[in-house]
Amino acid sequence: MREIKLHDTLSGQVIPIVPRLPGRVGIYACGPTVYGRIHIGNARPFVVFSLLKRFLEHERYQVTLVANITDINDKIYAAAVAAGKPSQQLADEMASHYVADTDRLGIGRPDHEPLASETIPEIIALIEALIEHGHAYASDGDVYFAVRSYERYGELSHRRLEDLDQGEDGEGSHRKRDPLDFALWKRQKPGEDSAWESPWGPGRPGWHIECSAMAEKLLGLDFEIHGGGSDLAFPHHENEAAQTRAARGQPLTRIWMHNGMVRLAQEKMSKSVGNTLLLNSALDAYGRDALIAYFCAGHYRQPIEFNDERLAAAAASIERFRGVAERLVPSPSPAWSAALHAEFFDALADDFNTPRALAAAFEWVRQANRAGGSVGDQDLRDMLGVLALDNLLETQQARVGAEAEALLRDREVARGQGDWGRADALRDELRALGWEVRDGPDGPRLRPLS
RNA sequence: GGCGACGUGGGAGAGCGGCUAUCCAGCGGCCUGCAAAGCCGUGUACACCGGUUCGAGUCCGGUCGUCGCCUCCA
Repeated sequence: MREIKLHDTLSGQVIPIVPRLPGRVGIYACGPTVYGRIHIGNARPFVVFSLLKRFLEHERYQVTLVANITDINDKIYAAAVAAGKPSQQLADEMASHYVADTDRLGIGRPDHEPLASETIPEIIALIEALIEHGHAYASDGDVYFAVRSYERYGELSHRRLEDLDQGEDGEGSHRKRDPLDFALWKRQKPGEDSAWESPWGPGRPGWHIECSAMAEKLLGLDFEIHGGGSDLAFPHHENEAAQTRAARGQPLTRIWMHNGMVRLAQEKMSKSVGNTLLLNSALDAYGRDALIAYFCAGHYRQPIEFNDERLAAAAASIERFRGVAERLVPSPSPAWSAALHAEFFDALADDFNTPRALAAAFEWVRQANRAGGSVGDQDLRDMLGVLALDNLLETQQARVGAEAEALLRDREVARGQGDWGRADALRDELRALGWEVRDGPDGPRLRPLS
């Protein structure tokens, strides 16, 4: 169990994970709002935090990963109206799509995936605590957090109140005492087809409060890691941090971990910009192996550009793992492997540096190829397993059809006779059937073209 | 305008004050009937200008550029 460090947005530093209970780590990662199918940008935090969990478990930590699903939201109401169906039905459908789409990644599921709609009692209790402590006030059916009552507001996203734009808000602003205040509870408005009873009348929770409530419910306070996209740092996470600390007198979390944005055509991929590519489509187009390799090719905090070239490069790079598979045998790895194995996990322990870790894995492949003969797979399998890429090492026992077998036999005959023209023609035919011929010292082998 | 991040060889992408990252592509070689795969070798890379230092992509200051947040957003 090595010391693991992560970048913390609050302190701006890379700091060690210090569990409340030895060996246990709780992670809360903000998930999507389900008013449409998720895109690649939404998939990044899912991948980052799922793989982080796998790594922590590899290091023998007992991990609880919570990734919420926001199923109550203005955009859901709007999308439901457009789709002509009840908002909860739309949210249910999209939540199912979200689970199915992310399942296709094959990197495991979070331990808990709470819904806002299931957490209403806890949300109301938290709001009541805020009102009691003088950090929130009810106003004509709404409840707002009084930002100026909380002296630490802005500390997470490193901004001062006076630096915030305070332009005129939309509707409801006249119910706020201060333009900076944000809604904890919103009264039901005409056209909204769902509402929950509360001490302030029928309505629904604001966006930020649900995460404070769900995180506390499932992980307690002052838990180890809270994550999400960097675009959530302000105002979402700032507000979460403020709510919990103002209500409970304890920090929400110990480390704030933010992943960089996925970009499309030099611009942040987002539903509001409209430049999205659905995860589902990307999985169809490139496959989960390439997609995971793509995400791991860059450090999680850096922005990454999404395009065909990058995905093709990711797909090409993992061919090296497939290529070494046939010389692997199930047994401990040679002595030279130890240093690379250690470097791989040291890299992950150092702010989850997946590109550095991958470099060690590639170096391992080179050493194995250089060594020649059979090589014990244990260490490489251990490394790739953490990234959920160990499947690349399964030798593809794709069934060679009788037709291909015959062609290969004919080609060997032709080669034996020195009839290179015919041999090459047969190789082309095999290629047309989807097989690549590789002549080796033990005779020819067929590999499926990928 | 405010706050922050980043700018590395043809492309991607790590990196530490002094040592070959790695992947894709190119070039040369080995191997091969020819290929493929693999291996070996190869590219005066660190936006620009100053400064600190015996020595700086690696620290400090400035300039330019890109991006993110400041409103819903992973």
